Amino acid sequence: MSISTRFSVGIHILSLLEVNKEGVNTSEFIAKSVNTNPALIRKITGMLRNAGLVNVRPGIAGATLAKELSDITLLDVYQAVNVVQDKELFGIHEQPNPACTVGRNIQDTIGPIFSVAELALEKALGVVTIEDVVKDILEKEKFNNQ
Amino acid sequence: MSISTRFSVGIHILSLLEVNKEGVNTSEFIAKSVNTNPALIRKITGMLRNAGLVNVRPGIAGATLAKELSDITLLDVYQAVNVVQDKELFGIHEQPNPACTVGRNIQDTIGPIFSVAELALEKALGVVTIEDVVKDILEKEKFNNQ
DNA sequence: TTTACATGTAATAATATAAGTTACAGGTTG
DNA sequence: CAACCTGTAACTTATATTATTACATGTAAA
Repeated sequence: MSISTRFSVGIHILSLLEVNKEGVNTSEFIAKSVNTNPALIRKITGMLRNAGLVNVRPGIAGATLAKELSDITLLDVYQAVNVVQDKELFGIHEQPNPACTVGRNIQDTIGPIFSVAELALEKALGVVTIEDVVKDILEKEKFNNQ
Repeated sequence: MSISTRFSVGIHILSLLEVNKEGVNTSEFIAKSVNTNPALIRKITGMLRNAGLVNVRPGIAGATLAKELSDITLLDVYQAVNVVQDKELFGIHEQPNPACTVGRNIQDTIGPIFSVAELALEKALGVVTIEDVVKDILEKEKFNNQ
């Protein structure tokens, strides 16, 4: 199964806040860009707020970026939207047979291996910023308009 | 959400085939070690067979390894059990608004980024073999018996 | 202070996948 | 043919995601 689209939506939201920073980015406006409904946007925006990535408050229309674009990595977003609990990207079958050599050791053996792989993934996400994403979007846009 | 336990079960199966290579590894026997039911084991074993990792045939009791332990990486297992379709570890929201600068470019922008992260994950899985896993299991076992 | 409008959040339903289970067809061996 | 195993389909249960609706709460302007 794939990792939740909350992650890509979160990236979309942050990018939009920058690209449309002159406008008022209400959950309804963002929802139209993402093509989903406002309640889901508010939920994800709330997660981004809890992670300190955006400013958004009850009653006040629109969300804004809370950090510099270059200070927000995709890893920040990934962790903010709780796509994966820490150290739980890979599911490990529960309760293997303790009466079996493999059964009683497999979890302790593959756990650390999975952690290494997970960290490799996170590292790759950590070197890309929303600034990089926005630049690429604007570059593609320029190319399309030629 | 986590990646399916089919992956960890696949690793368990292959490790067990080595550790219990003197015995006959029927789906029922393996199921007891994994602590699940034989039908699921046969399903996963079938996937490992399709990937050329084990020998198993209708009517003949027991599965055996089809390759050297050191020639089977966790990436081979990962791909064999189809935990993730190629290039689809990360879900990307469908149909963002083409009338929006972000909406019409976001997919093409984050797709390649996600691929890089996915490859980093796969690379980490590719450097660990079932031989490494089995050695670690046996080492832990020795330590526990001291 | 009342009205208009936005966010926060709960509740629900629809959908998808995983995992457990049962059943049985088909292959193999003695 | 009998016993046993694998392959596989069908069904159930459990869980997570996503979409949707509804409404309480907060803010600001008239």
